[in-house]
Amino acid sequence: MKRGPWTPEEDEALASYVRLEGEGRWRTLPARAGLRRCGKSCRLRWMNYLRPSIKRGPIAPDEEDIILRLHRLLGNRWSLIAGRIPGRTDNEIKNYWNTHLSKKLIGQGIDPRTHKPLPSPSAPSAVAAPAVYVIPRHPPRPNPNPNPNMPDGCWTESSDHDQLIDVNAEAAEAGERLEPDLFGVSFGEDNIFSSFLDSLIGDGENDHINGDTPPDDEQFAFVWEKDLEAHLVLEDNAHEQFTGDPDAGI
DNA sequence: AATTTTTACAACCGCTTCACC
DNA sequence: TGGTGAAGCGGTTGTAAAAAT
Repeated sequence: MKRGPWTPEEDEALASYVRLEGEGRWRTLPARAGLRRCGKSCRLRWMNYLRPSIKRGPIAPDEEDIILRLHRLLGNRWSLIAGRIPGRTDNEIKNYWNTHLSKKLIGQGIDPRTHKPLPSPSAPSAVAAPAVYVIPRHPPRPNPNPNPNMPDGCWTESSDHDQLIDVNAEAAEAGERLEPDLFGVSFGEDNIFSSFLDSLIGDGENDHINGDTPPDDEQFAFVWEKDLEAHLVLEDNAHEQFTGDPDAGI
């Protein structure tokens, strides 16, 4: 069984076989394709390198922005994040995060795991953030009857984004003190994104991610897209509110 | 120019989830 | 309901290239 970097000949053998026979049955694929690799290695090579839909080249600034935002929402859920960036693989996103973005955030005094300011006695940003944040109690809910003509199709008629809460007040009730959060979001057990994340990952309906959207799930995918877009807008608004800078990046 | 160190990313490993029986 | 195999996921490692010494 061969290991290590793939040769162009192996790539060609794998790619032509998958093009002919389709993906799947990875365990038996190497024998059928005449490769001395394990099925797992073949699958990984196809998924991360050979698939025609994979985008080559450096990560663009807008892609980087999405990665940062989604990582703040989702954490190290690389496949979910990659599912939002066409042509990029979870491995690529993960590598880019570990080699570029985490260092970039640290350089900005931000903890890449929590997206909160790193503890530093001389870091004014950690104390400049307001003690009370206003965030929506509920994330946007998918509209059961989305109207494609409405740009805000993910919101229910009685929109939840007007329902605001005082995070510290709730934390005080729970007997805890929230740390100032530069971006106005908190990842507690009952945070604002919990049900939203459930909608992403909790019921197995996230198969549309990574391009697996079945045709009859298009409506769900549409709602999901709008849902996330609305969240990103909310984040921008919240961030602007805390910093006073509408153009401030993450 | 030679050597060492750092960086970037491809590939691997172990675990979990899911589907099927 | 438990067993099994396939596939997916995220953390980690290996290695080639680039940068630094």
